[in-house]
Amino acid sequence: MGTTNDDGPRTALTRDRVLRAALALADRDGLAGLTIRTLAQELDSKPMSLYYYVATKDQILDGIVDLVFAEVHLPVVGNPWRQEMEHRARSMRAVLARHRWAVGLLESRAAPGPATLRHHDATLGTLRRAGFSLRATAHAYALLDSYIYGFALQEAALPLAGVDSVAEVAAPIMERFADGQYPWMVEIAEGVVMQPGYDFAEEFEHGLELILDAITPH
Amino acid sequence: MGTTNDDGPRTALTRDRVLRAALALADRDGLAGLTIRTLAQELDSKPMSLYYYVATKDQILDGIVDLVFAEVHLPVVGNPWRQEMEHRARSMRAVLARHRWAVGLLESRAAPGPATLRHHDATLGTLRRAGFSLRATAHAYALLDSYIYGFALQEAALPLAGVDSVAEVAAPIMERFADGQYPWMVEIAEGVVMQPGYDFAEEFEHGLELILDAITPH
DNA sequence: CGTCGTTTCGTACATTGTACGATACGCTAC
DNA sequence: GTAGCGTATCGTACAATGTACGAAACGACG
Repeated sequence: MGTTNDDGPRTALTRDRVLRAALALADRDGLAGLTIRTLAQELDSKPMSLYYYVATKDQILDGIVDLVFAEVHLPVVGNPWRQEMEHRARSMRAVLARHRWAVGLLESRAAPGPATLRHHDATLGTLRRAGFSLRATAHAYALLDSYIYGFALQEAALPLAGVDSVAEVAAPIMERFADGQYPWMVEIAEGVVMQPGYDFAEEFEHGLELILDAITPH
Repeated sequence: MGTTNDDGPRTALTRDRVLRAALALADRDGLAGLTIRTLAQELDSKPMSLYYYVATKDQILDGIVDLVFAEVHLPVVGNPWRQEMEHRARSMRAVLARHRWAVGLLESRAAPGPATLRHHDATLGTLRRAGFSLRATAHAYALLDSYIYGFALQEAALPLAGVDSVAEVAAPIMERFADGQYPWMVEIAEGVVMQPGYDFAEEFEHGLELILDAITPH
């Protein structure tokens, strides 16, 4: 598992293969682990060989961000907006939970790929077709995406690498607050976060429903 | 302006001075520009000298994140919750707009500083004192922070370096969609984003009001 | 003046992205 | 075959980064 690759006749290199390997590597080792050299190793190749398919590492980042967007449910323009927005939101959260490194990159890429553009277009179209005014669409989109991205950001920050409950992580931290310095944090930690069965991911649904209920076509 | 520093008797180095210089440097050159070497230059010192006050660069990041949190309005436990949450949200957004590099780091630091802890504690306390149940507090907090962070994330991604209107940036991008590939994006761009006077930052207020209206102590 | 704790720094190394140019490969034209 | 050429691969090298290690400079007190 630790070593790199077996032998076997190397499949021909491809821009697509490079990007998919980069995606897998980022998932496994994080963004910092995504290195031209290790990526080349993973592909049973050499660093400079990748540059035949990709001009710069930034293009690799652009590429894997678009791959991530491609995984998100594409809303169907014409379908009931509430159902589609719910589906899209859940899907996006799941995808971003799968690719924890992606949240910080999603919106920061200057060169959005086709899947990214398709996604935005379909989402906007769904709202418009459902009767949302132009401004209402802009408001709804900003609100929804802010919530989704922000939630994913917090979720990605949780240090939950193969941990059963949040309590395992929170407990040692909370011990340092045993003096009464941060009473409210302790209260919430003990009363909610560290309760058996608590799952931060479920918070997502609560907020999503609240937001969707508050949104109207105007 | 391009050169580094004038002469003058160098002020004594301090952990605090190092952190403040790091903060300023990150604001000026971005996270990537925050380098031990340039930071040392900025302080009229040498790279390895900084390591007397700071064990690792990660500690610098921890430090400036806490400085950022210190800039955010600290809610007053006991005050009306809605007013305090509004104030905190606006303040946080402004701070994160000032320090665009910070959004991705805020929640990802494993070692939260005192200002960070105080901030979370005061926010939770304000909700609790206003009658929010434990679970309602957790829900409200997750919802609000998700929205704020997500909004800041999108805002930070906007390539608005000294640009008057979003239109200046959006126009050239939209031209590439002149074919009918992404009709809904074009529609929104032309009908909203590129309208004179449009300011994405104002979207923040809309969403914030919606969310605060939807929140209840339960 | 000597001694010792505090503070500063010079040198060096491993790791990163990638520029540049050489090589290897697979085909077509003679 | 073999000469040539476009496609694909790679070896070497360089600049920039964080920081380990140990030496030096400094300052106060005996």
